[in-house]
Amino acid sequence: MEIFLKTIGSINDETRLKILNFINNNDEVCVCDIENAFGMIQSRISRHLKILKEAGFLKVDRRGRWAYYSVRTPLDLFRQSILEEIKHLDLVVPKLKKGCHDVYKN
Amino acid sequence: MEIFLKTIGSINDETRLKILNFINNNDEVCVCDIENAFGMIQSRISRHLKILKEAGFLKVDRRGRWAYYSVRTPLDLFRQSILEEIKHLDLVVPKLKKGCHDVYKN
DNA sequence: AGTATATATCAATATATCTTGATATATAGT
DNA sequence: ACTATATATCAAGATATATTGATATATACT
Repeated sequence: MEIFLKTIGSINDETRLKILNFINNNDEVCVCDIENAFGMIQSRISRHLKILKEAGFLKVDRRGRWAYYSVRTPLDLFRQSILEEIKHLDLVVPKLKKGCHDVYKN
Repeated sequence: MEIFLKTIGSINDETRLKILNFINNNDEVCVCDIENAFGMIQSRISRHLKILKEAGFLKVDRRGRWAYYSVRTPLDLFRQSILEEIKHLDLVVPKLKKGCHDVYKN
């Protein structure tokens, strides 16, 4: 129950829906990628990422000073259906700008 | 988008999850059935029902002075998967008490 | 060790949502 | 017409969530 409400609460915010789609579109991104693409301050992005991670949608991989976020795999059917639904929403999701200085990027 | 957030927002509340399960369990109920079963004041129930209706989960059928709520049919796949998920949550949903005086009940 | 960069967390404020009690509306029975 | 019952809506206060700016932590480079 608690995890269900956490999951639902995490997608009850337009910014987080866009972040989810952005990560879905770009496989793996670091926080500064999102910061750059969205033009939002870092603390805001960081907080949203934490919420999405704790809701079971994202995983983090820390390499060097960077934290790389991607969609968690395997993902249960319910979260998959949510991601699918979100993908087809009419959301304005920015393009990835290669503005970060990270060295581990593929 | 707007309707998506309305849908998600509608299930982001434990009381509404219980109400959804309650209606699912009992096919068609009037507001006072929910009021009786849940022991909550009428205005609260009424407001939650409105939110669930506007989110596309419920329909109302007015017969006499009573408003009968039931799950809307046909229901799209996304809302179906949500109802299915909610059904399996560990929620304490009260039993229907035949306390209403309605005459149209089946 | 000292500095710079990336990310996370905290405290304060702003905004949205929930609950309650009061009131409005609508139907039915007398 | 009057009264009772069922439901909906509104306004006020309570609670939760989002945003911002400041600070903390951790890694890397010199």
